[in-house]
Amino acid sequence: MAQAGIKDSLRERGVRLTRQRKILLDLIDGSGVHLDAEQLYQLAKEKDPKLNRVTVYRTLKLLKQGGLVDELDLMHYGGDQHYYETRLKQEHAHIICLRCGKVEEFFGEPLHRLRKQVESHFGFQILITRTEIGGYCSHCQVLRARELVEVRDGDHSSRARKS
Amino acid sequence: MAQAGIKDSLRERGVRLTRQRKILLDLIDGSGVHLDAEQLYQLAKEKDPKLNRVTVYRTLKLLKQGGLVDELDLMHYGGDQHYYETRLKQEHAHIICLRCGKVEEFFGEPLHRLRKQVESHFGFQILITRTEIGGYCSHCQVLRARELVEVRDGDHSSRARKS
DNA sequence: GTTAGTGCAAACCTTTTGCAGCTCT
DNA sequence: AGAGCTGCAAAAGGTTTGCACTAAC
Repeated sequence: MAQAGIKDSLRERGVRLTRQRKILLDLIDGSGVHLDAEQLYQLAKEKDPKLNRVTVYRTLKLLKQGGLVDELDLMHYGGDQHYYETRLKQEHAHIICLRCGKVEEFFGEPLHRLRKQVESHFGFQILITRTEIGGYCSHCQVLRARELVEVRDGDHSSRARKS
Repeated sequence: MAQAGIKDSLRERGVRLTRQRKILLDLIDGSGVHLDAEQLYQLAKEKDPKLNRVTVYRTLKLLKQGGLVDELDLMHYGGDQHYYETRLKQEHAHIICLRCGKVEEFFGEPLHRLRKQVESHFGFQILITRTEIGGYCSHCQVLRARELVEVRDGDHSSRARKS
């Protein structure tokens, strides 16, 4: 079940909790991962085959506008779609490996500092923040280096090792 | 004219400096603002009416992959397109007013700290970072507050003030 | 019973691709 | 000369909209 938080928040505003919305809410904050609209649609269809893709988009828009979910790009790894996560946790940055797609989350004081400095320096009222960092995770750095060598030497290096 | 930097960098890699690319490069790092593909296309067409939108996209992709320009979303203010800027300056965050669309840039040590902590904490090799902050600028906070009052009271308040 | 919400089809916007012809180097 | 680049047309991907029907409150 979804945390009461989001549902209550919607109810308070007079938003109707339809069967479709309940399914989607449970998926969004039930799954630990970052889902995009299409994945959400596919999962929701398993629970209600009639549920339409458009309803997914409309629900996401509703939640986004209500400040209940955050929209991520994850550096467009995998396409130009958006990914979603509930706004339960503390502010955090997303670290995306551009080779394997793994996403890490970083919580820490640099983010608080940044927020405070922007508020005080510009007199800015912050509503949303998004920090995304793309690169290679510790595992992929090694593999990436190997790939570059193979490209430089053509296909020879991999064959050479066999002989 | 565009800074020699980008053109040289392309030449070194054996990329051809065509008439179209020169026009686009000059626009991208000539204008101080963040342009999207369509704006870039419109400006480029003034200099060469035959230049095609597709060439704009292909050039942007080339520059992006070469690490010469960075792609921004600016919190999707104004649509789902991307905005571009040359990677000349130091790393910085973009602060977008969601009411008037003004974009500010923030340079400061929280960003360096964040970078260092992510590198050391995850052993991550950072290639790109993007920090976007959305909210209301000091000017729009006031106007926004006024708008909310008007919505709450219906159209009355604005008329009431006249009497 | 009302009014908000849904499904369906169709449109929309941004970006990519296939291919024939052109142009930098 | 020849690979690389462009323009054109067409398609693709992701998301939104109009409208009649349905269901939550």
